Amino acid sequence: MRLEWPKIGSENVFTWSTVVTLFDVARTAGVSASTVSRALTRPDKVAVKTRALVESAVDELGYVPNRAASGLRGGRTHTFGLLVPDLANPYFAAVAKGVAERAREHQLGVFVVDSDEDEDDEPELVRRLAHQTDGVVLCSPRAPLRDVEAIAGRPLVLINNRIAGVASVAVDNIGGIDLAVEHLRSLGHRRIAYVGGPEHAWSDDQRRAGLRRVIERRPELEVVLLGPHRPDAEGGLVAAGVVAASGCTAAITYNDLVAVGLVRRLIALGLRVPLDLSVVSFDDTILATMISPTLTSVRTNLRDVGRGATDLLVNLLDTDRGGGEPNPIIDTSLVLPAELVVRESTAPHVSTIMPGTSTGAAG
Amino acid sequence: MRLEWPKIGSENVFTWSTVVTLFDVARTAGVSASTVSRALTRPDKVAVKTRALVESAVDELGYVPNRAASGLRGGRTHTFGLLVPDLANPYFAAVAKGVAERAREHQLGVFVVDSDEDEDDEPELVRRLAHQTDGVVLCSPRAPLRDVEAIAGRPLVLINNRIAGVASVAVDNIGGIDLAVEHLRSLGHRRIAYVGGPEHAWSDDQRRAGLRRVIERRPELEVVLLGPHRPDAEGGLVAAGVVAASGCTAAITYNDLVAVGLVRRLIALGLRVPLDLSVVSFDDTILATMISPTLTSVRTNLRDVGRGATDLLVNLLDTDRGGGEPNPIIDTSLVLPAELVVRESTAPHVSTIMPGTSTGAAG
DNA sequence: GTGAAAGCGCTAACAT
DNA sequence: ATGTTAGCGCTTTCAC
Repeated sequence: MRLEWPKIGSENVFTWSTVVTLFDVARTAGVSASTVSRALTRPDKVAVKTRALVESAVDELGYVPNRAASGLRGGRTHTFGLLVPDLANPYFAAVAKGVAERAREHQLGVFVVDSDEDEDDEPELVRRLAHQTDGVVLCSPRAPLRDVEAIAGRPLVLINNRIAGVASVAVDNIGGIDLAVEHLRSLGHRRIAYVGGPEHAWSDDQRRAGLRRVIERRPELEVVLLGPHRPDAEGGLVAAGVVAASGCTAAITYNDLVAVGLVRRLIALGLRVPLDLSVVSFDDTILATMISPTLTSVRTNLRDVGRGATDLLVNLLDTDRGGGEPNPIIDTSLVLPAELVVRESTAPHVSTIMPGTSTGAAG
Repeated sequence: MRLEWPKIGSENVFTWSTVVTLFDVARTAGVSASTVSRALTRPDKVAVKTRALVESAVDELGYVPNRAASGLRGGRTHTFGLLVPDLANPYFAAVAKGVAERAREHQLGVFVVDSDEDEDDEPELVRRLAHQTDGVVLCSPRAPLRDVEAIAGRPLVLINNRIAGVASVAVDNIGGIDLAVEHLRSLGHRRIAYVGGPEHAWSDDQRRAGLRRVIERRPELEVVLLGPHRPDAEGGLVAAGVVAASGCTAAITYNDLVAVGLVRRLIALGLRVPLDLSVVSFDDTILATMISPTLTSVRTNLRDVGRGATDLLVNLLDTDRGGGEPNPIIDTSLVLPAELVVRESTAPHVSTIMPGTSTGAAG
């Protein structure tokens, strides 16, 4: 290992002619390689003096451990994989940010793979990811069952999905639905449309289930289930006609994008939001505050979802037996709370029969 | 290596008791390890029969090469790093998607790191990234000079920045400014405000430079340079008063978010967009089509930016001498074209002096 | 508390 | 065209 200071322009720029290895550190510190390794990975197992020696050598040489080598020998790559259906989708991007953030705090590297919403590619991508990492986080998998099979028992955390025996983190869709419905109910709405998302979407299923439970509890309510619809503005545009004709005074949408499309078409149809129709969206992305009227929305801290998934994975990693022993099935399922952000798109229902009964007491 | 089929629930799930190695493949194929290695990395260097043998063994065992090991020995990790200031920012998310996409096509893994806009952390993050990858892509670096120093001559590609001797991909800000200005000019606007972004932002500098060039070419135009402003809706809100008082009939904003804030406050001030003031934004994110009026915007295909950067890096990797030799300085600088998407936020300027002269001929 | 030695899975000479 | 050998940078027994 030797340093060079070639002149580039008028600046000194240094480059390593070869990588600084643990052995180099050992030599400068005047100790053996294994001592350096210990000093770095289990500082308590080394004399304080020696540790100081090693540390200053590390600083002096600018040593950075080689993860590949450490992983090869130690069995841990200190790296995990994150698979998302679409990095450019603000929802997944927020989750990914949380994952990346927490990974950094845990000193883990994270391989990111974008499946581009292709459910058939997914299992193979997962398999490859699993083979070069210590574990994998799957965000909103499109083929969860096949993925779990492909991963062959390696540490795995699911986001926005639930499979028996697999750790997961999810948004509280049922609670979110409750919040949305109760908000609308307290505003006097009795007939509510749900503009659902795409078929087989896990969170859509959850929300429909939540709605079924709500109407059992609140017999005075009527819920009109619509969909499947595309999870974008187009989906909302398409749904608007049916919503307008449904006799509903309020609508809950699969996400912000759907709400945007819905509101736009509704207004084009001559309806006023929220005067004629109140709208509650899901996700509370940046869009919710950017459009007019601003959207009342059900939100969950998505960065926390990513962070939680990472923490769960780290737990799995710590308990992972590694070579061969089946891991204890840690079937931890974290559900992060939903909250309702009330904005301009919801207003009291002005009854056509009895004007003035808008802010009704409990039913 | 042996396989197990433990019963989980009523499903057969298989797990490897130990990882399948290249050696296992060699044994099942009845050849040596190096032959397998060759068959996999340089198929043409191996007899067709042998290759088939190896391939079927690979399939049978479900062998996946261990990148860490291959990197350790071969000097290439087949992995590179991507650093972005904020994954949750749709702009960077789009670039990241392009990078991830192209990386997959090149069969490269990508480590993603989010600097969280912290320019002081950046160089250290870059250094660490560089040490465990074959090269690094830096998207909109906040401390580009220090980053380049930290990377110590390893393969590097810059996105949205330009440093002599370093490969880069950028958006054509100057061309974008030209498009925006010429569009407004052709609509009859003569006095145009530029609502700029944050201080030291590279693309903001570029655009201001572009504006200076434009006014030399078009002496009939007046440009009012505003800012620095925050690159979000708040920035636009703050700028609105000055814009309204500036006597300008059109404004160009640093990005969509600024435009949203600007338009909102302008409307609150009693101005109509585009009737009283036309607005052109930069970036054309999803916001541009979601708000009302929809925004005329300067766009560049950001996924292509990411893809281009990845291709550039792969080129550098291929020419990288590896251990020690200084690399040939490949100072490739890719500039991706900007295009103008005309929407509702721009309209002809109705002259207060001579009504009817809105669609003027060339000056 | 520290050092010596072996070897993780793979590739790159060098033989054959 | 294929096999043999050595060793990448690190961690981990096992001695001392």
